[in-house]
Amino acid sequence: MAVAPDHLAARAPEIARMNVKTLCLGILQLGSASGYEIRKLTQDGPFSHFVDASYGAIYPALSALEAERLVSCREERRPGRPDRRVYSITPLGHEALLAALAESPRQDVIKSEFLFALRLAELAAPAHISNEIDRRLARLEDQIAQMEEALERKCEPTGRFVCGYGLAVYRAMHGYLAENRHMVEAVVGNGLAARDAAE
Amino acid sequence: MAVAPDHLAARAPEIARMNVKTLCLGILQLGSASGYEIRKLTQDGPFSHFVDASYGAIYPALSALEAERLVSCREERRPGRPDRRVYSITPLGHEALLAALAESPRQDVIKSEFLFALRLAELAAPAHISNEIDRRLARLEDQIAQMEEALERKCEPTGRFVCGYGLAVYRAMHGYLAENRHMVEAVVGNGLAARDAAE
DNA sequence: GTGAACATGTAACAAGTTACATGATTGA
DNA sequence: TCAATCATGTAACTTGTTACATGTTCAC
Repeated sequence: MAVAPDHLAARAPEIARMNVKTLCLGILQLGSASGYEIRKLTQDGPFSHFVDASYGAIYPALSALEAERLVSCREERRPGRPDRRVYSITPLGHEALLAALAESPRQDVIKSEFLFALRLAELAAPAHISNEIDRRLARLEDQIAQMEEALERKCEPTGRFVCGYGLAVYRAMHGYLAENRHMVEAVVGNGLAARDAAE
Repeated sequence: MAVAPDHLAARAPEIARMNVKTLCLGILQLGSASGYEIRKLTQDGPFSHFVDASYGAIYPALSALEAERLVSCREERRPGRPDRRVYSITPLGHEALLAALAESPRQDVIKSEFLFALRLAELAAPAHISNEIDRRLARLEDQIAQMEEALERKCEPTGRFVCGYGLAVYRAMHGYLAENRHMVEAVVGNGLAARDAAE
């Protein structure tokens, strides 16, 4: 097996898999940010509908990326506000991101405890399911409003595209849920009743 | 703090969190199954759009559930086929499932490397993004066809409900992607071009 | 006879969560 | 003064993944 010369090895930085590190790299590619900001972008912001990361994952990821020279960090000391560490992607980080993006994306991961609970709605207490559906609809309305707002501000085409995608999906969920909730609400408690009757 | 008497402790089995164990319990509640079948249901079947579990998670989970008496197992020896272990939920398992379902569902987890890649489409090689979009559309068409088929067979209302939900979401994704793909395809490579020009 | 589907399992490892620990500033 | 928001970080723990290991039967 041939060993790459040093100058080539330098051009091929460690390939980051599609994990929190790659996620940070991708967000930093769009602009410098602190760990706190990255978390907010993935939690409530225009990335929240397709990524997921907690502080406990983001901060160590940023430290590791800095150690690998894929990002650089400047300490910002602002009077009247807590200090913060603002990270920027480096040319090496850019290369690593390109390498990660060149791989075919894996299947989406979706885990919905909510749908799982609805599938087993027969086992639920009467008020529980309706309550949860109400909460979910309210939450979807919030998310839809946020997305619409973000869409008005954004001008980069890919940013608009992914927001539009999220909006389309959220609207479909909301519409279906509002129109068909009676299907699950009609059977709530049946499973319990059957068991109680059998006793 | 009061300690529950033994007969009450027996009625309150270990509360399974919303993880692979609870997932197995929920599926077994709908009918006995082997580990292999559970995996197929969550991979391609009518659960695939809201749960996620691999063999390496399912088999240990079933063993643990059996040790806790939340499921029972019967070994099936069928001539002309590999043996298999068919699990059934026990009354104790039923209680544990109820306890797990009584908790409020957490937020859905969604991770889409695909959307992440589209958000950064400017960095992609020209053919790459269009290829991936084509593949995704084809996959969505498969999933839509499967859901439609499942919907025709199913008669339990909650089963129909969750399939219908998946269908609504998949159709929204397909529609949006087909109509708006030009937004990302228009900018593919811009990021690279800019960088190359700067060199 | 070869690849796909059926079928179960283990172990080393990777990854991320949760809870903890800390502290500043702003606005009610 | 109290809650919320800004801000960073650690460590023990839980969880699940990946790859390995094995063997059968069916259809082409």
